[in-house]
Amino acid sequence: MTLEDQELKKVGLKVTVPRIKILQILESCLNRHMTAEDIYQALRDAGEDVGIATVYRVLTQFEAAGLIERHNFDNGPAVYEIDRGEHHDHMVCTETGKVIEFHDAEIEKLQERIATKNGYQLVGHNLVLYVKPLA
Amino acid sequence: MTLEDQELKKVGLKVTVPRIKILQILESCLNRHMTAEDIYQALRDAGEDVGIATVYRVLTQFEAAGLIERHNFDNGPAVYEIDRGEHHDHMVCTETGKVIEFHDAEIEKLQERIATKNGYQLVGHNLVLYVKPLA
DNA sequence: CCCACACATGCGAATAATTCTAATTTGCTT
DNA sequence: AAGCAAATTAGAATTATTCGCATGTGTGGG
Repeated sequence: MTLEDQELKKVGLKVTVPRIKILQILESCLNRHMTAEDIYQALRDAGEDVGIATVYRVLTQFEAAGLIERHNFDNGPAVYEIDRGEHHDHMVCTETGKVIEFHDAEIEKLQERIATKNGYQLVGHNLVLYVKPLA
Repeated sequence: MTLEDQELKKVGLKVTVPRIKILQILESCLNRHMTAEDIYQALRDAGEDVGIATVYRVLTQFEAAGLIERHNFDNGPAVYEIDRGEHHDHMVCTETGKVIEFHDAEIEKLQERIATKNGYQLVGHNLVLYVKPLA
């Protein structure tokens, strides 16, 4: 009964090889913000025989369970990362593709205020800054 | 020599029927935030014989020329709108799908500051608030 | 500890959005 | 009006993701 097994049980998902392996890959953090394809390749490199459809299905379930977050940067494929409970937004370098995480309480507060001012309740947001190195 | 003709000339694009029609549809503003498919249908409804590939190509050129903006809400298809020079962000109602535009100078300023603090220059951003009606 | 059965998986086909190809047509310069 | 580069077309190709279905497998109840 590993830690991954427990995490899966906790959210009501059966403990299966694909789920354990995918969770391990995401936790190993080699590369935060992996695409479904990245994960599929990592599985194949590790000698696991998992179909790409299963990768997508499992990622969707993990997201629904709150274990991971899915992000869509620009128009590329979706990327996934472990949800450590610390909310943050992203900055993407247009030259190197590097992704930097940041959090700004002020911006969060302003978003709430804007929603309220318009008669709505904020349920989520998506903020990505596109940047390039200075000079 | 219509207004659309002049706009196209100004950005260095040949004046062709598809380009004029697409620009007119976007300007007519029936529905801001149209998808490529919406525009394609509007053209067909108007009896114009324009291919979907041309719609995509023209939209890409218009975006490069700064005539329009492209946005990606969540994981749906891209939407396009005329760029009237007034920058704004979007709020999408998760229940009705309604899109509300807003602008907040404070948030814009904070974004610049965050990029700078990390050694980058802000070149663009994508901010979408997902909201639902208050109770 | 075993069994049934609901749930998972893998494969390949299907879909959706978008881009490419290659042959034809069209706008603009002279 | 003629010529050439640029634009258009339909359809094929790509990319990202989901679906259908036959087969395989964890897990709770006995």
